[in-house]
Amino acid sequence: MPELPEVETVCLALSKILNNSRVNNVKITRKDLRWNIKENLETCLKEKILKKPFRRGKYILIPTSEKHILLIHLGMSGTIKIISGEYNISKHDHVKINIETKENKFFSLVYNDPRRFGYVDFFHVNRIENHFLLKKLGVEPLQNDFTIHYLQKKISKKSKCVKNFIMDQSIIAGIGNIYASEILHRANINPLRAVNNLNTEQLKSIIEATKFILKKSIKVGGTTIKNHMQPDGKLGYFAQKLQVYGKNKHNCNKCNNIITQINISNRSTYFCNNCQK
DNA sequence: ACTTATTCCTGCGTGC
DNA sequence: TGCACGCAGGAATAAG
Repeated sequence: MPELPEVETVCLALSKILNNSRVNNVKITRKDLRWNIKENLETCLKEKILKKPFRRGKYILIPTSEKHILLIHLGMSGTIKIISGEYNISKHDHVKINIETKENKFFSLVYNDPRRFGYVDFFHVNRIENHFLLKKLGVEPLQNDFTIHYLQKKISKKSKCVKNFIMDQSIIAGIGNIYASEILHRANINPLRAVNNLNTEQLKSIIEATKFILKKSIKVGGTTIKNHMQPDGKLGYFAQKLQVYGKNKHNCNKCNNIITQINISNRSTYFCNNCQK
């Protein structure tokens, strides 16, 4: 369930050690993730210099000084461990990258993904705009171009419900099932509402709530429910701050009404039908 | 050109 | 104790 805050957390941790670190070797122990990892990843990455990573939606992008990009998607259950010292490959470890920092410290980056919905790719930077996973991505919700005008433009011919709308990666990049429920609760909007029926004030409140919730979660290292952990092994602590996700039959913290759980497009959805209209 | 359903996968909780 | 089953959901792809 890594969504934007979890991916950002991993990215921040990686950026501390990936600052002109050199790849000594790469070992793929299992290549059949969501798609097969390219056969030549091991040789392509070897001896490359990895620069500071950045995030796009739910993707981690690690540039090399040779103008390539190492792309990592965590899927549903992916984690990246940063290991210093000896490490024995354990179950569901699929890729291990041994690096040496410019301070001559040695680390292993270990990609682990039990359900194998994630992906690891490597391509030239000039393909970044046209990469099949990146080209359709919508706005970054924490950047300034996530505006009311942007949303109104995207809504024009959409009739779907607001929850599916904000989870659509081609509209807003990075929101998944957990944060969708949390955002709409903060914005006081019922997740079933048709998005083309929302007024300007409501759209504004979605933007405010999105930025607020995502930033707040990043501050505490994301949400750990099952798999997410920070690369140093710490958990994410936003689970303790969730207001509605997984809280069916609990009381709403705003109005004390009982939180409802419903299914929207086969995804569990939680909301308060008293304060979310 | 849309929207909706299906598909991939493993771990965990539940019921018999 | 063990087995069958349902559920969790990111997102491309197939089907409608």
